[in-house]
Formats: sequence, structure tokens, C-alpha cells
Amino acid sequence: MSAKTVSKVLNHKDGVADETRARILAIMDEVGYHPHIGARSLRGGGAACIGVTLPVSLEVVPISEEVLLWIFGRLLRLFGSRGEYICFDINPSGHSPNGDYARGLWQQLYRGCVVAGPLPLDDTTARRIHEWGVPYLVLSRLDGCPELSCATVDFEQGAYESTRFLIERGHRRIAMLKAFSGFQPGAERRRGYLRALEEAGIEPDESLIRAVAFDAQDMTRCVHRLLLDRDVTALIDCSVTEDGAALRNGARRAGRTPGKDIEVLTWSYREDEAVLPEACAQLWLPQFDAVGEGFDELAAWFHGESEGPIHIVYRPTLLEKVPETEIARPRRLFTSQT
Amino acid sequence: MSAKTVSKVLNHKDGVADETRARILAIMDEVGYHPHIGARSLRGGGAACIGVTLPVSLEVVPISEEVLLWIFGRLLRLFGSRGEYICFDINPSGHSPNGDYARGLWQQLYRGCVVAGPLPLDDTTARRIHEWGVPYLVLSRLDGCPELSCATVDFEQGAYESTRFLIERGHRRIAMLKAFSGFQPGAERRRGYLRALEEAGIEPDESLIRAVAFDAQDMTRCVHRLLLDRDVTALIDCSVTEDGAALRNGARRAGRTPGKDIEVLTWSYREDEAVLPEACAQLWLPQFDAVGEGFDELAAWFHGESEGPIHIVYRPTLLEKVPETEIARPRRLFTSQT
DNA sequence: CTGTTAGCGCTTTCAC
DNA sequence: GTGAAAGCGCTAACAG
Repeated sequence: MSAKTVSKVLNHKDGVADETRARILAIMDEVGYHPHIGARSLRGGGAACIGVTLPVSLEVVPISEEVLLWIFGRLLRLFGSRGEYICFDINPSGHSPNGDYARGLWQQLYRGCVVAGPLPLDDTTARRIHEWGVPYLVLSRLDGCPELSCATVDFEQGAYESTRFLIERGHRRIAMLKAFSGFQPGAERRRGYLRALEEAGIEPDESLIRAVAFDAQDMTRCVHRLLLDRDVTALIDCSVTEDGAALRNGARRAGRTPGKDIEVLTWSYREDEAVLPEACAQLWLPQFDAVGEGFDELAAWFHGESEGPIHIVYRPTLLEKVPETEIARPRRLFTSQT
Repeated sequence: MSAKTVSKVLNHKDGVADETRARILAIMDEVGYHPHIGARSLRGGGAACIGVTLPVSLEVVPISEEVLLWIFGRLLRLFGSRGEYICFDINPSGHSPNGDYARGLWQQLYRGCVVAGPLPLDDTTARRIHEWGVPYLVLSRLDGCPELSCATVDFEQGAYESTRFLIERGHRRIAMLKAFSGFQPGAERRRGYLRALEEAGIEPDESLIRAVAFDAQDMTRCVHRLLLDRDVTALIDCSVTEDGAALRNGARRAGRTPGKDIEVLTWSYREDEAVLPEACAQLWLPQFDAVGEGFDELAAWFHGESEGPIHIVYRPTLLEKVPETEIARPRRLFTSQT
């Protein structure tokens, strides 16, 4: 019989006599036949791979193992169980000239992909991914590319609400521990903060916005420095380092005590536990919920059950009643590898 | 110019004028050209993917997240940093008819692979992988296929030494908590145990070998049952559950106390911490060391710097002086998902 | 140094 | 219901 007949059997199409089909299947089993995935993708089918890439090296934005695993586990359930390959292309310390973090797509290895991390503000690849036309999901928004398929949290809104909350409590000089300088979520934080100040007619002071690295020592140092200025009466920790101890230590070095002579507002990925119980409020970022739902939608898109692009931007919630129990060991979304 | 010239440039081969090369590179950059990985593999090159598969579903042998991550991290360093894709094909609850867990190879997606888990005794796929001819590494041996490229620990030797140690201390009825029934490491344990008994002229009692699941409740129950027999004076815990509490609880329910009226010998993946400090000895299984070295060799093989197959079978070490500190939270190699 | 040609394994189109 | 032929993008062999 001919190649076409075999091809039909392979792809579960009809137009083949039952007897022939059975015979072919028997032979395939006997010879141990498997279709060549490369040839298939060459012909236009595309490999059944879902790819995971990072827009920047793990050294720059050190996504924690916990998160990588969480992503891994979700994709396993959504794609692995349906027989798709899950393909990681995580290139620590830029093997690639920068920008082609989606080479798995260009090379037609992926038929969909997850960009797992914040986008640099000058990113141009995400737009190319969008135009490429396959299902994809970025875990970050990008200014100037609102059509991006994304699942994340509205950091600008979070920063705005946090700042306004403190202004309403009478604060005028509000410091901010900001992460992700040069990245979209960092820019969103800044914008939200400035917008709230402007609305209240407060002149912003750039020196109060402090970029921090993802480690406890740097945190402590920054808090110390900022709080030496006695006019600073409030501090927003939107570093998402979730490190209450570093906040306390930094404040103590500056002779201050959170909840007494300095009001702290913390950001956290968790709703039920406090970064710092003595904080005046905690902003909960439902990032995991957003990403989880994003993955569900991505799977549906990938499997042809729905259409993209995805646009999930969860609004953070300001908890005025901070949970009483403190996060036991900080299980961070980002961990420095020092 | 022709396709071949372009191909040469792509593959960093010489025989192209410098000026032409530069021109081609410029154009490639401009158009955003990327070679089609499927076509390449079709032509015989093979995709630059290292695959990771599990011989059985995660539901049957629940490899812990910690281990998956450890593997992931190692492969990232060894392969990811050199630009290779790391591709997982982990098929929970048998999407495939069983046996084609290496479909990534048959489909020519992988140019090498890691089989990350114990092999079932009736496995036939591993031999086919071996004959396939690409670099691969199995984290288990297989009876009747000694040529397999593997990195693991000699469980038979471990069971033999454990049993002999207890016999020499005067025990005659030695119970055994055994994991991996139906799998190679389970068979090795049994063999080692029986060999030691036979050498000592002790008639084995099958009921003393007890298969346990990877969870604390089942452990406790099994220990309880076994120790109700007052003639049992020694217990080998080679379940590698590393759960001292379950051992203690089971013993207590049977009215026994480890270290007093029952001698326990524990197996552990760690050298410096005790599963049960009151054990009379601990067998250290340098599994991580073996696998780590195996990965190094696999990478060399994959990159053409050395030849396979790999054969790393580390000998366990019997520590008569059990470490004093107990493993804090059991961080298990295998965790049931209940 | 450069161009031509063939063929990898698959699927689709079209003819039988 | 089945077969023949073309072509996907790439590279090796062979001419020019």
C-alpha cells in the first residue's frame, strides 16, 4: 500500500478500510515505527512542544526554584498529561546574542510558549512572538504592546493604592523599596507611586525611590539609609522579597521601629500570611492565581479549544487588616544566588 | 548566492569568502532568519535536545519535586548553558500504551536522554534505547542488560552488607522494609538480603520482607506489624523514606523501642545526618554523587568529548557511627502525593 | 570559492 | 479506497 494510507492511519483520519488500518497498525507495532517529528514539523504540523523561556538570564532575575517547579508542575498537568513535550530553553549568562530567547519558536520546535519572567522595558522579542502567531503567554505586560498575551498583576494599580493609602493616613514623605529596575514591573511601580503623589499635590522626591536587589543584606542597608531621614514617616516595601526580618533590622539600625515611629506597607504574593505583622497594611498580589488561570487558558488555546491572546491582569488587594502570622521561612519568588 | 553557501555560514564551516560571509550574516540578521530545526534533524543532524523521561508514571514512583529540581538544575548547567534544549516528557497516568517512554528518541527529537527513575523488572525499552545509539543515561541498572549506560548505587551490595552486619551482631530474624517492588532496586535489595542469610545458613522467612509505600502511615503500620513478632530483633529500613518518626511510632505501637529492644539499621541518601540517631548503623547511598557524575559524563558523551556507555555504580557505605543530628524535615527522594 | 542537485520522512493534492 | 508525485528547509556530494 502507499505512504498516504499509512499517513491517514497515523493521523486518525478516515478513508481507510478497517482491515487495511488494522494491518498497518500491526506492522507499525511490529517494526516499532514512530513518525519523525522533524519531518512532520517541516511539513507544517509543528512539533507538539510547549516551550518555556526566560526573557533574561537567571543571574539577572533569579526566579526561585520554588517558582520554576510550580510552573513545571502546572505545565506537566496541562500539557505533559496530554502527551506534549515540555521544553526548557533557559540560557544562563547569555549564550545567545540577546533577544532570541524565543529561538525555539523561530526554529519551529515549539508550537506554543511561555515567557516566564518580567520583560525588560526595551524588549522587542515579545512583539515578534505575538506576530509569530502561535499560542503563547508572557508573565508580564509590556508598555507599548498592550495586545500581548499575558497573565500578571497590575503593579501600577498596586503602587497607586499603596501610596494613596499612606497619603490618606497623613504621610507626605513616603519611601519606596522598588525591585525590577529596567523592567516592566519596576516601571509600573514607579508610575503608580508618582500618580498618587501627583493627585495629592505632593512633590515627588526621587531619592525616596530605592532600587533593591533580591537579597536580605541589600534590603537591610537600603531600609537603614532611607529611614535615617526622620521626615520619612512611611515605607512601601514592594520589593516582594517578603523578608520581614530585613525590614525590621534596617529600621532598627536607623533607630526606628515599624508600627511605632514608621508605618510600613508590605507587598506579598500571599494573602494569608504577613511579611511583617506590625505593618499598617499589606498588598496582596494574586500573581499565582493569575498565572495559574493564564496557563489554563494557554492550554485551551494550544489545544484549539479557544482563541488567544490571553489578557489576565489581576488587581491587587489592599489588606488593611494584616494577617497575624508571619511567613515562616521566606519562600520567595525571586532569590539571589549569593 | 546559493543555499549551500548559506548553510556553510550557518554551521561555521570554512570555504566561504569573508566578504560573502559577512554579507550573509547581515542579511540573516535583517530578515531574522533562523534555521528550521525539524529540517535539520530530518537531514540527519538531530535536534539539539536532551530529553528527560520517566520509565513509569509519577503516580507509581513519585519522584519528589526536590529531585526533579535537582536534575533540572544540573541539566541546566551542563546542557542549557551550552544552548541545548532540555525537554521533559513526563507522562503521568500513562497516556502512552506503556513502553514508549522514549518516544522523544524514536521521533528523533532528542539527541540524547536521561531515564530518570528505577526500571521495572520487565522493562524492554531501555535495551532499545541502548541499541538506538545516542548518548543516554539510566538512573537504574537492569538485570540481564549489564551493558546499560547507568549511574546508580549498588543496592544489592547495600542490602548484603546491612544484613551481614546485623547477623554478625547475633540477630537471626531480621525484618526488612523494602520499597520498589517489581522494580530493579527492589529486586537488588531482596537478593542482597537473601545472599547474606544464605551465607550465614539462616533459613529466610518471606514474611519478614515487607513492601512499603512511600508514605508515613503505611510505614508506621508495617513497622508495627513486623515488630509484633517478638522474635524479630532487628529491622533494616531500606525504604529510603528517611522517616525516623514513622519508624519510632510503628515500634512504639508494637511496644518496642529502637536502640533498646530492637536494633534498627536505616538507609539514607545523606551521609551527614541520621534518619534515626538511635539506629545501630546507617547505610549511606551516594546516589546523588553517582547521578551527578553520571550527568557530567553524559554531557561529555553528548558533546563528543568522550564515549559511552557510562557505568557508574557507587558502593554504599555502612556507617557504624550514626550521625547524631537527625534529618530535620524529611526531604525525600520519593514522596507520595496523597 | 560558488552553484546545482538530490534526498531526508512526512503530508497534501490530485488522479485513478 | 488507494497510489503517485510534489514539496516543506536543510545539507552533503559533486560539478563548475
